[in-house]
Amino acid sequence: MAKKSKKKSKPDSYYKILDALEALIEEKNFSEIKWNDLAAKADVNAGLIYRYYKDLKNVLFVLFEKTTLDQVQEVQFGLRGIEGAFNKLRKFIWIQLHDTVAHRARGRMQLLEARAHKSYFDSPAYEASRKYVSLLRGIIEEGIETGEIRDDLPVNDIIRIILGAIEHTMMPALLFNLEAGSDNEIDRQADTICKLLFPGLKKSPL
Amino acid sequence: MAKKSKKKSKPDSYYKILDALEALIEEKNFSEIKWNDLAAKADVNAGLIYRYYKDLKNVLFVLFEKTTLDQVQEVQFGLRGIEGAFNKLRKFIWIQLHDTVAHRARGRMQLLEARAHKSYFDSPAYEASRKYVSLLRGIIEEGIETGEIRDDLPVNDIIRIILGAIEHTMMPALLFNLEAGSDNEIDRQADTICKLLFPGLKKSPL
Amino acid sequence: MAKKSKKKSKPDSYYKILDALEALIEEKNFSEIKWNDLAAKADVNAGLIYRYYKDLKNVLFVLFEKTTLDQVQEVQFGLRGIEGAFNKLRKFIWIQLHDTVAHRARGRMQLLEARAHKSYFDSPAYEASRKYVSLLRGIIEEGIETGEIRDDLPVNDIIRIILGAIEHTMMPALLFNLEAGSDNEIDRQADTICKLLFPGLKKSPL
Amino acid sequence: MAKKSKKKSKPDSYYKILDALEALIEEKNFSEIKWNDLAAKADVNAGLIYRYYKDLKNVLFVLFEKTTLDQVQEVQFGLRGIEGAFNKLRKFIWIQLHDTVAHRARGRMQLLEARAHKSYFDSPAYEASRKYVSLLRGIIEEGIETGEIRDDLPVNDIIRIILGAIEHTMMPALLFNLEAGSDNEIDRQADTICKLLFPGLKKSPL
DNA sequence: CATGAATGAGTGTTCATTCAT
DNA sequence: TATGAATGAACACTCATTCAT
Repeated sequence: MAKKSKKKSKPDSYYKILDALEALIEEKNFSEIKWNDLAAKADVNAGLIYRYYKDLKNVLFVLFEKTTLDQVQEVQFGLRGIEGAFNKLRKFIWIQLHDTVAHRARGRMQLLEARAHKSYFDSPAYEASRKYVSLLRGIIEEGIETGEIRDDLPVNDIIRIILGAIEHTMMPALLFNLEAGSDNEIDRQADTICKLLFPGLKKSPL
Repeated sequence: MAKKSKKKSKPDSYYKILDALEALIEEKNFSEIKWNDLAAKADVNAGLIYRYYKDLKNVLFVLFEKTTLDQVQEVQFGLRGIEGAFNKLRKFIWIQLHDTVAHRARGRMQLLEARAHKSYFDSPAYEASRKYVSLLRGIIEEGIETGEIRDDLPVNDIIRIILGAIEHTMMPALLFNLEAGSDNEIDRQADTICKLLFPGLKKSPL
Repeated sequence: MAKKSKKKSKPDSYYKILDALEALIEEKNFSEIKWNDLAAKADVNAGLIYRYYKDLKNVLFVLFEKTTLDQVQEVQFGLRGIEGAFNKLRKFIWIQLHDTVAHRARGRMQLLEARAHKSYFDSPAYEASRKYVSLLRGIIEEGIETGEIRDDLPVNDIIRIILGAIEHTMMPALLFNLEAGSDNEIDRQADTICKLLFPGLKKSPL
Repeated sequence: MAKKSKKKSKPDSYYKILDALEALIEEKNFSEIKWNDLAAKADVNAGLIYRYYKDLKNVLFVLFEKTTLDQVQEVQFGLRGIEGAFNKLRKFIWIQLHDTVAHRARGRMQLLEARAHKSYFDSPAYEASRKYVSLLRGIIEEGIETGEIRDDLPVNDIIRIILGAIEHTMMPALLFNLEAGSDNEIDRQADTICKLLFPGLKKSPL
């Protein structure tokens, strides 16, 4: 039903192309990916891609938006039922690290590819990305309000520091095709981030 | 005499090409830079670039290596006469932030361009980069030895967190051609990083 | 129906390119022929040649193979109904001489161009060439079996001598754009070859 | 004395270039040889080659002329003291086969490279080559006069057949870097040529 | 909706050639 | 006589893009 429903859903090829790009991004540099590579991987005629996407960056951003929105949902879901800013923060960090290992393409787009293109910052992909960041902002602001987190530092700075710590920790797994550190190792890395950052975040008791 | 010395130094053009790339990188994405752009900027024949560098990525890596080695020296110099791991760390962070603003090309190469290329990790540029990181490692290890810094966390993880925090803090200045935040703002950001990270790094008193 | 048959035949351009090369080879040295020359002659986009043939030598070898296989058929046809090794040999020589005049491109490829390229000897063109030589070998071996041709000389040496005699006789016509000697002259040359070689080939009566 | 004599002999470099080309021709196709290859092999500045030679073909032809004139002398010397057209012819064939093995570059130039260039036929190299052929013509004509060789065939045709037989017999050694057949094998090939050609050349007794 | 064929503008690369020293 | 540096024009090759079917 979903398939044949009136609301004309995009044809199969549209999605095959997105999937193909995701697969390719795991293999190589975006700038090395050509129309023909993508067409071949998607098992679709190269000319057809034009019907759906203006250019390759466009495919990239659409894919990026889609995966990032997925990610937002996952995180939202993961945070449910958790109380306390620091517990949420720990979960956030933990999800992000594990997630990157599970969806390398997404990570590569976020950390390595998208930023390099100016047009990214005007794309819906960037919007999605901001939505993701706002999840983190929510946690921080809540923590400040509840008095758990110190209030003498600019929230934006805090966010960048946390994200930077997370991103840089994930970097090796994205760059090298490390068969992604074991779960244990990832847990340890998440733990280290928390141990390092939480003391500085805590509102010091009067 | 210096000019006529035996050690045949590279011809002028060799360096003009490096300078030209540095200028271009500040303007645009590396992947958008073409041989002809570079040749024009360097006021040099395009074929000549080929003679010296074989391909564009090579120019990138040579430039990256050179600037990174410069940076190593600057940091080494900046750290002289400073006592205590935390004081050194604060200086390190401070230099790095200010430095990035002063040499945007260098920052863009490090954070946005180089990593995207597999061959980077086999290049001398990567070696230089490791040398830079080892400066930070030195500070951390020294601090652990003197008992200033806690010894229950993997040094590599610590390093990544610190670098990530720094990098992500610099990111906006690199991405958008912000007329680079005022000195005051940078000082504030450096301060925030320290305030956030230092408590977690300190060896807690028994 | 032939046109619309299932077996997807190569597009027209594929063959136009071959024809164009054949024409060009009659005019000039292969090493002087450029992609653009060929494209212009074939009235085809230069990039298209690349799609079908990868490089110019490849076009050369494909053309060579094709024409040589044609030649094999012509010779096989021409030899039909002829009895006796020497009669066949005479016919073989005669065909070859006349043929070279009629298809100068083919001769130039065989005698002047192909051999100069190492890769030729790994190409299907070389295989075709061997097929052609084996026609001559068949005649010789048959003659030896029937006792017409002496059996005290290595067949390979005999073949080379005969081919060499033929080739060198054709050479002037190929090198200079002689409006190819009259039929009479060619007949005379064929005759000379036979007169010179046959006595030495005959098995001497006890 | 020779070196510093008044008759200004060409400078060393002039000859080094020739030697270098000879060495290169043994290694690869002439059309693959570049100015820089030659300069490197000769251990001479590329620009210098211009002083002596107009272009690469020019070097080729000068070298060709030189080696061919050497060859003429060798053959003339080798024929001395031999009586009878057939004995001379046998010697001629024998020298030529052995010689090719000893000087592969020369053979490659004659059989594979020079002919492909139109300008060859206007060069002194071609003149030298004709001188060489005239040695063979001399033998044939002498044989006709003395009544040893039949007089009913065009001398030019005869010459081509003999040369063709010789050339084609040498071909494999030139094409493939066969460690040149043993002396025995070459002797056998020379013998085969004689056995095949001589009967047809002999004037038949009334 | 989908494709094979074709195109042309752009890009990297090569290399003979010149020139100041 | 000899060289290193530099050049420019030609050339091969790539690839996004269009179009008839």
